Amino acid sequence: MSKYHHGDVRNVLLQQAENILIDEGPAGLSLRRLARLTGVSEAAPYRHFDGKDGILAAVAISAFERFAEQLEIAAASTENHEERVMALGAAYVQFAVENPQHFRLIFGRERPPLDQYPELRDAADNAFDVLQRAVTSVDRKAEMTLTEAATAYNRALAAWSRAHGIAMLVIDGMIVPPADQELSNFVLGLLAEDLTIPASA
Amino acid sequence: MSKYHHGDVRNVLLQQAENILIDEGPAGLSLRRLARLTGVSEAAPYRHFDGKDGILAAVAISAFERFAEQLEIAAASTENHEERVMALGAAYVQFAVENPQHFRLIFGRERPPLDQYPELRDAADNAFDVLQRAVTSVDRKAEMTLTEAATAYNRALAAWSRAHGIAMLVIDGMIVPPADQELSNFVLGLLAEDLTIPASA
DNA sequence: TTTCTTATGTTAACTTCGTTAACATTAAAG
DNA sequence: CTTTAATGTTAACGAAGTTAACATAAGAAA
Repeated sequence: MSKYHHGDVRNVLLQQAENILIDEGPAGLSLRRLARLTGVSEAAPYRHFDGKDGILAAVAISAFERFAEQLEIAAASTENHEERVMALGAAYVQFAVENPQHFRLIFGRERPPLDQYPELRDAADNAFDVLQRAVTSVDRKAEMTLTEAATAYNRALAAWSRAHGIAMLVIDGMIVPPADQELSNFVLGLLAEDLTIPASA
Repeated sequence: MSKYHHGDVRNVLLQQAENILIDEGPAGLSLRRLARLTGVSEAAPYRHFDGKDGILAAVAISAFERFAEQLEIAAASTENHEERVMALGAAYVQFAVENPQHFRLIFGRERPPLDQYPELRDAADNAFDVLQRAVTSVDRKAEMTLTEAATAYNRALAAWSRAHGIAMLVIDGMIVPPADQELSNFVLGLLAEDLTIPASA
């Protein structure tokens, strides 16, 4: 049995790290345990990653990529602007609910600093670009004044914030989506809610 | 110099814990360091708190209380429902921006489990009750049908989600509020934004 | 092929951490 | 005054992140 150079340690570590992250979160992801589970020495991970942050960064990058994919799919699902914003919001929340630990990783405090991991920064920027493009592109053919552009940007922020808030509150258990309803319908309802005062008292 | 029973260890520990939390977050709050900074033995904190979670719970409780206070002040600032919702949202975000570590503590994953700290649960419930009452009480004198009540609840969730999303994204640095504008104005603008399609292209 | 260099792996150590046990001292209750 | 509970101490355990020192394998250079 050859102990040295099994050849795929990096990928195995990454996959195992992903598994641990999914059912225990970044807190439960200890390098030593990861090494033991992978069947490798406790210092081996340091040959492939820049310590714990390095592993978290790698996982976060792939999480950002999958996140961006889902958003792009949603953005491409319709030509109508309003529907697109709604679909994006629903996809945003759905990703968070289906991948709560990944979502927390890419938005939370245990995410390694973006300025220390350029690839991580790129992955993050890309995801948000997808969002912003899809929300702000009401009509790509129209010329926009500066004011209109600013408004579009604000609309993107507002939409993003709403979806993000719902996602966070749902995965933190502060909002419990009704069991008798599709999650996406519930989310769509919330997204469509505006806060102007209703007609009746 | 009397080393034993200096009398106020619990409060000093709490205050010091608060200080550490503010500029390093829960991750940097180590019990041993806390004890050292407080000038007490490394096991002393265990006489006053239920381990690390106990200290975090205590800090979180006071954070929830201050949070609820701010929200109540905002809720009482106007009789108009729409203005009240806006004021609440602005206060919500302002608390998060002024106390990012506390905000993260009470909403994040390092918050001790609510079901293990009843006082923490109460503090949390109280804060959210303040929110929900202020948002849903359009007109307390009017009788509401079930449907109207459900709508009111949804409106509360929508408002809460928006404010929460803005708060999170701002303190995480994903949204950078414009420097040439009051934070509250920026937030109010975002809160008022609705996502129906604009008239012009 | 043989040698040198680099990548990859191992073991062992260092520091810090949370937590608990065993013991010491003080304050308060009886 | 005596007893007891509260509050403090030191010392230890196991786990963690990280690094240094060393070992082996793979590939380039000779």
